[in-house]
Amino acid sequence: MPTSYGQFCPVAKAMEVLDERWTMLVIRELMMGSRHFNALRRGVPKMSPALLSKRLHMLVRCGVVERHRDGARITYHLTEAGRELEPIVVALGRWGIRWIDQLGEEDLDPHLLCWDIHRNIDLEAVPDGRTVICFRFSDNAVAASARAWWLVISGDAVDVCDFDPGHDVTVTVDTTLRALTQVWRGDISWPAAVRSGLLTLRGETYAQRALPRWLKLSSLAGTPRPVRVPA
Amino acid sequence: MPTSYGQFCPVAKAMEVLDERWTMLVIRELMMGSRHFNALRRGVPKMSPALLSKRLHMLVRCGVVERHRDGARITYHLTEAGRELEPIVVALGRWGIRWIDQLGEEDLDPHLLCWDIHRNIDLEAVPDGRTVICFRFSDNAVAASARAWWLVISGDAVDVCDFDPGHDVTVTVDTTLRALTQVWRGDISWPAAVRSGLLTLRGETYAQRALPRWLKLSSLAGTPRPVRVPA
DNA sequence: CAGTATCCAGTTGGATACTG
DNA sequence: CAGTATCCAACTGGATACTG
Repeated sequence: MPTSYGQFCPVAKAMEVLDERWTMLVIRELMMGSRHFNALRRGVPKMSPALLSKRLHMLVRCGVVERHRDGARITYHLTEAGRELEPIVVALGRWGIRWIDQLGEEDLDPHLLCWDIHRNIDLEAVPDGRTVICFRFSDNAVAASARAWWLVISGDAVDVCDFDPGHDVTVTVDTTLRALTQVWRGDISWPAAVRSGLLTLRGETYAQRALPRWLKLSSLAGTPRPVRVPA
Repeated sequence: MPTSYGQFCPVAKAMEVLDERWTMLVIRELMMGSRHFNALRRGVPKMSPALLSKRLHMLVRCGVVERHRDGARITYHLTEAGRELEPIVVALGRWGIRWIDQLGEEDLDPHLLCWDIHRNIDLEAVPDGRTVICFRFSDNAVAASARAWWLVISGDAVDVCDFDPGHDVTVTVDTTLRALTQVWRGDISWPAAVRSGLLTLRGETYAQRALPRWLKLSSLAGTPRPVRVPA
């Protein structure tokens, strides 16, 4: 159990449960619908499995998460208390996107970005048959093996690959990891990124036009940003 | 600067700033109106001054707090970004009071409780002249020196004393630290506490009747609690 | 798949004392 | 008043390997 603040204040009691490192991100993943240990890991890849396990158990003890055995598999769910954290997590995200707008190099992660993008493809908008989108990152900082990613969309399935799956590519996006991350977050609009050359498209003309409608961006991308009064 | 989660997710970026131990409580105190270092300390007495100083500087670097020199004195204020955390802090408090209803012995603190109560006296409701309220805690766990507290209300000033200020006492509340804390938090209603004998009043009859209107309770006391379905 | 086990380096933060 | 300085014990959490 986390260390007490020695205060009866409800904010303090809440933060005892919620302010340990990683905890809020685990809750976020549960809200995104991850149910299994390794599914959760994908959302917090930099967290060690031992620590994830520890946090899950803590959250169970604190009444935020329930652990069930579903046949051989083990599943995690938010309790009612956990579900009531949703508006708080959303508000934290909104606050974060409004006020923490400087991303460091260490915040950029091609794997996480492609995973997020793949979860938010608008399947209604993508044509039938197979569509392959390829992202190419020109950043030197990105490991050579993580410079190209493929999204393979067919029917209602979307797969992410960090290797060439061998299919014809419908459209290729040449960009930097930072630029695509900023577009995903809504820090830069898609047209602005294309106009300024941060993002270049190649491939089928119809696909170049339709691509912005296939990718739905982060649910927080539309958050209004603070109006900065020039000094 | 706090350690990065290595994620561009806005929730992660927000939590980098906010999830360090004590941070949210410092922000809460700033929202309550504390402006000076030692005023802040009163709200987080179990935090060492070194750590409070460190957190304040971190919050300044992260754009949540501004530090001003006001003549000889130094003041801290929330920035616009900091003020936008208010709904989050309130929501955390609401969540905390709904779901973390078990208070440990270590959460009870007579000093903090009397300080909170003194900040929330309804001066309009208290008669003119001097009114003295005495709280007496019968708990063995409470240090002998912290078993009796006096609130001295005169005009628009309220003073808290942990020693007998020597005035005639208008009304005395005999209770336990836990019971008064629960009443303050709204876990138990005042009438219920009196009825069950958790709280006994002595002194002027008018004052016994009026006391619940003099003390305003925590702003979260009215939070609706989850309906627990009996198992 | 769903974790545990172990180890250890590094950090955190509590206690205490001190300063301009 | 508004902090710094110092010390150190304890804990945290990262890395890695392993298990039923």
